[in-house]
Order: sequence, then C-alpha cells, then structure tokens
Amino acid sequence: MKGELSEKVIKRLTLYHFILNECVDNGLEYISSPRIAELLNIDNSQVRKDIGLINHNGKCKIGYEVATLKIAIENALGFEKNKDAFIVGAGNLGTALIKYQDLKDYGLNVLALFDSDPLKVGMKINGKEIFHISKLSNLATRLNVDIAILTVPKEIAQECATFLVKSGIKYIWNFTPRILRVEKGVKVWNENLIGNFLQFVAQDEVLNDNGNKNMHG
Amino acid sequence: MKGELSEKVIKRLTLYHFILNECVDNGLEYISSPRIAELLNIDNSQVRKDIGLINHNGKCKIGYEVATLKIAIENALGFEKNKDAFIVGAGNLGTALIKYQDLKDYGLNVLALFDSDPLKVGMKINGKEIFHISKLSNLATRLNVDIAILTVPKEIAQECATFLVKSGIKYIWNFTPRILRVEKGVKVWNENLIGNFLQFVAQDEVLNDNGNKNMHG
DNA sequence: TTTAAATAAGGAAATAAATCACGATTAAAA
DNA sequence: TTTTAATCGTGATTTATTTCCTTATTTAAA
Repeated sequence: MKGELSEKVIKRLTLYHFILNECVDNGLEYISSPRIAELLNIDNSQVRKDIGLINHNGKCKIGYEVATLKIAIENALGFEKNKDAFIVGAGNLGTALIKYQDLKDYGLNVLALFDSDPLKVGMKINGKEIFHISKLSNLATRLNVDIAILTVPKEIAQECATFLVKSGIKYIWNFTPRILRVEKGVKVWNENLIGNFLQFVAQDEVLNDNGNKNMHG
Repeated sequence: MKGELSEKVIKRLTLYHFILNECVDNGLEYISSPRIAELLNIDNSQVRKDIGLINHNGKCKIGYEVATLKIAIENALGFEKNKDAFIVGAGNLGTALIKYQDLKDYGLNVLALFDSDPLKVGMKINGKEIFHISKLSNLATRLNVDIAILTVPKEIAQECATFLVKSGIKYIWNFTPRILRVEKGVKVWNENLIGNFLQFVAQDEVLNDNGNKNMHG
C-alpha cells in the first residue's frame, strides 16, 4: 500500500466493493474504470488512481478482474481480519446491529451485548447473550476484546465511555450524539447517521439542479 | 451562506452541534473555537472558518454564543424544516430506525413503513403502520412524500429502488450495500456503516501510533 | 497482418481543504 | 485607566485531492 489511505479513498473503495459483489452475483469477470465511474457518477481516472493506491493492476482494453480486485480491496480495508467486539446498550439500535449480517461479512464479530436494565440481562438476541454492564471488564479481559459499539442513550454516553476505557477498550464506535472524552491511546469513531442525509436533501432543494447523483456518507 | 457547504464541513458542523447540545444541557452560555477544536482534535482556525461559512459571528475573548450558534447550524443544515419520509423494508434496521428518536429531532418525520411480507403488513411499530409495498405509490402521492429510507435485503434493492422512483420518490437514503441505478432527477445517499470503522481500526493497528483521536464517519 | 478503439497508468495542472500567522477586538486583571 | 491575555476573523501558505492529458497496451475488427 502506498502510504495511508485517506477517508475519501476508503469510502470510494467500499463503494467499488459493493459493485464488485454485484458483479460476482451476476457472473461478470471483468469491470472497467469507466463503468465503475458511471455507476457512481465520478471521474474514471479517479477510479484508476484509487485502485492504483492499493497496488492492483488492470488489463488494458478489458478492465479489472473482479475476483482479484475484490480481494485486494478487502485486504486493503482489513475486511479479512476477524475482529471481536461488544455492543454496549441493548436498545433498538444495538439489537438491530447484532442482527445485521453485514458486520460479520466484514469481519466484525460481535460476541455479546451489555446493558444495565435487569429485565434485559440474561436474554439472548440472535444467539448472543445480554450481560449486565458490570460484567464487561472481566469479559473484555478474558476474551481479549478491545472494540466496543456504543449505542446507549446520550445521557450516559460519557459515563459509559469512561467505564469502557477503564475496562481496556481501545476502539469505540460511537453511535451516540455526544463527543466522548477519552484518554490517549483510545480511538473514537463517531457515526453520524442523519447529518449528511439531511444536508443532502436540504441543499438539493435549494439548488434544484435535478441531475442524478449517487453519493456516499 | 457562502455557497455550497462541502461534505467535510457538514460533518464538522454536525459534530459542533453535538457539542452545543451538551453545552445547553450543562447550562454553558458560550464556547470558544479552541475548546471545540480540543474536543474534536482538530485545528481551531478550522472551527472558526466553518462557523464563518454559515455567517455566524463570535465575540473576541469569549467565544460563540451557544444558543444562537446552535440555531445557525440547524438552519444551515436544514434541521428545522420538517421532512416526511417512508421506510421501505420493515426488517431489523427499518424497525430500529422508526424507533430512533434522533430522526424526528432532526426534522425527519417517518410516516409509515412498507414491506412485502404479509405477516408484517398491518402491524404497528411505535404507532406507525406497516403497509404492503403495493400501497406505496398511492400513499406517496396522497401524502406528498418524496423521501424513502431503503432497508430491504440487497437482493431486491434495485427492484425496490426502481419501483420507488416510479412512485414519485426523489430522495433515497440507501442502507443496502448496492449501488442503485436511478433516473435523472433522483438522488441517492449511500449510507455505509461499516467501511470506515473497519479501516479506522485496521489502519491504527498497522500504525500503532497510540495518539487519541476523535473521528467522524 | 494492419488498423481502430477501448482502456490502464501515471505525470502535470487545477481545484479544494487545512493550517499557519497575525492584526483587531475585548473582557478582566493590574 | 492601562495592561494583559484570550479569542475572533481572515489573508497567505501549504498540503491534499481531483481532473486533465498523453502514452502505452491490448483486443477485436478490417
């Protein structure tokens, strides 16, 4: 890999990966950069640049081999490495995520959920048990888990984050609308579902440009 | 507003909005750009530039007024406009989203869900009825809805999208891992939950830099 | 075999974004 | 009142990203 991939490049690579999966389903062996670019409404040389960044080569006049490019992207983005995680907060979003097959497809393996509600503790969702939050430290150590998906109410987001860090969690995928204070060495990825979509809708109504667009968030 | 806001600016503005909400909860009246920048691990002049883009002014030596900056961001991002939407696909993600209070907080009002499963049709989730997908065209016209949240299985994503467009839908918030072909005038926002997070984890393990980071996706 | 057309690869140019630097302002302390 | 220090606002600079353009390759058609 030629250095670190930027956020923008990563997003496009995941979109290329979507397209490659569809090619596999349809039995397509090759796909060209102009074709990928057309589907995403972007410049075709950008597609080639991105693919070049992960050191993958195509064939002139033909395009890229679907099977090998797919693997190259998976390797570049770390999909092939299995990573264990906990979901903290067994509410609607937490339970939706545990049922979300895609997480597993992309190598993120959720081992258990945690909640403080005694009514939820002991229940199983999709075969994964909900433990009381007080059990998290022990289990994180025993199972060597350092990734947490935080889906608790915003009011307790910081408190939970502090607890997670104390329990040895190093990566927090934060679905709460709070900016978490964490100590050095801990990384937070803030997921922000709605912001971009609304702006996407709002801005278009202002511009009223009416071109078709495929955008990624 | 000074022209169109870039995707990156929008993301940061939503993060500032998170911080401002917390300030309101804590009774803080003013917040400075260095403070916001510190929470997000970004440059403080960037915070000022972003806020300048939405034509909001701060006070030297004091910072920005929380209440008015919050409103300025809400106006810039269109949170204050009420927008009606349908959820298409009453699976796990669809039902989680209908229960997700944040959508409403940000002005996105989900009126109903749609599914093709006869067992689901007629049920209500959070007071919102699940209709058979065949009813969508009529309801979209009657209720003047042009936003659809697509949470169906990937195998039928394109088929559904084509149907939605025929039914008058103009904005598709696409949670499926497929790139949708839509005609001119229809906009697709591709939500891609996992890609960035995994890269975030994977890349850090390679670098092992151990600085703390708050990042947004 | 030759020609034509589609494409990859990658350097160069143009555009966009982030950072730096500093003057102006202002609240609070001396 | 004067000084000090924090902060805003913004032009200039640097860095990153995208687009453009040319060359080389290769398949398929003439």
